[in-house]
Amino acid sequence: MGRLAARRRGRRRQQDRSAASRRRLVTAAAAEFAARGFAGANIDRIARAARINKAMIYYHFTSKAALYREILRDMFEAVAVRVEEASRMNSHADVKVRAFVEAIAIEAEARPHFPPIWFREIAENGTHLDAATIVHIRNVMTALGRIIREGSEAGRFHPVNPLLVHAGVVGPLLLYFASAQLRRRLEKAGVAGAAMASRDEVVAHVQRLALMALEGRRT
Amino acid sequence: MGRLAARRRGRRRQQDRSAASRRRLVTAAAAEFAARGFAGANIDRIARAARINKAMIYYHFTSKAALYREILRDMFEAVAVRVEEASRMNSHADVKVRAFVEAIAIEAEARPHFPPIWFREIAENGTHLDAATIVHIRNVMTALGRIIREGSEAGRFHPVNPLLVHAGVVGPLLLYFASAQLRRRLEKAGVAGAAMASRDEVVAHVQRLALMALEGRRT
DNA sequence: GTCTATAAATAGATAGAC
DNA sequence: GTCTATCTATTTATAGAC
Repeated sequence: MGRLAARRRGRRRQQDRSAASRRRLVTAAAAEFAARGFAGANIDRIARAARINKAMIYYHFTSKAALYREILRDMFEAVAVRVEEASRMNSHADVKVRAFVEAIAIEAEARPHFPPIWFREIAENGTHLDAATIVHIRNVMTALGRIIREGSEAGRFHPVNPLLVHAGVVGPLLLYFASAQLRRRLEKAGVAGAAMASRDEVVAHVQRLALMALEGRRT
Repeated sequence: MGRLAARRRGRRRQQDRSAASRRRLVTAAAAEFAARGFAGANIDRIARAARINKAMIYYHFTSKAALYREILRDMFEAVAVRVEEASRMNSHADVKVRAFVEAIAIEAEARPHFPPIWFREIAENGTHLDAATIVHIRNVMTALGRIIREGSEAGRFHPVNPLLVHAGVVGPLLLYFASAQLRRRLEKAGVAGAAMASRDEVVAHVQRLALMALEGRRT
């Protein structure tokens, strides 16, 4: 084994370490932004949580805002990918609606920072959304619209406004997942039943709501 | 008219002015906290928007946090009062469910800062909720529980978990009202239909969802 | 790539005159 | 009750050594 190969192996080890610490950075930052918001998040605290030096954050990202925007982009890309998968399944529209609900729930669990950060971004009128992120959001809405149109063309659904269906699905799910900690606190503070619903119950309930809204008789 | 009476009138005028500027302060602060969050809110900016001196904020409130907590308290008190009214109406449970949905919607419109601030507080795990506010939240949950119990004792409703009904109602409504500005932005940025739902459509949709969940056949 | 030290700006809070 | 001026702490960001 020549000296060149050894040097290459060394470089690779460094790259791995660097990539790993970058991942730790992004994970720690996501948690911090979720818990404290963009303004409340603290670069020092993120560095400490990620076990890297503060200056390294500025080596990987040009600013706190750029770091935050990358997290937003990743988040919505993941949601869009999963939702589009659901919309392209080889099954009937009602199965796709269930899968759409599951997709949101799965992402909310896989990335616990997703519900709180999305809540905050809504409250902030989307100040930090860049063009790429907006495309992901559009793809989510388009996929849902496709499912509903398909169902109503097949005579299974009423042609309900996709925005209403979206609010009826995403609203309850985000509220449930984002409020997990708060509801435990409220329960301890005497708000009976605040913590009393399982993930599966909630998903099933929301699936039922969505399907009743789409299939049920008009009132 | 004696000098004493004139002095009293003078004091009264000052009190009115003071009360008015205090109201302007709270209004401006609510808007600032809604748009930027607790950490992002800026005392100078609040003072400017309220057309009062920065030092006056600390004359009326001991700290930024105390100002924020008062806004939270007022907000939840107003919601609790309106929801309890709905739960004590002299009508059948289904009418009360509709009234519960209306109550949330009316508060969300009367206090536009309510949906974004509540979203942020959820994301922050209720860090700023004091005991009085928690009581108001409990009252909201209790009132909803009462409506559902009454309906199921009358054989009109299935005994659905109130937390599920709450999420199914409050989630969509808050999402709709909190995201109004963002949805307009998205619509302009090419997300078709993002802004396309009226207040009345949304309220009617959520009422229908809630009643179907409570009255409908089990799936 | 990694670290220490520090610049530079921002923002919550208060002292003290009127 | 109201204002100006200011103190102090926090925090983003960078310069520069290794």
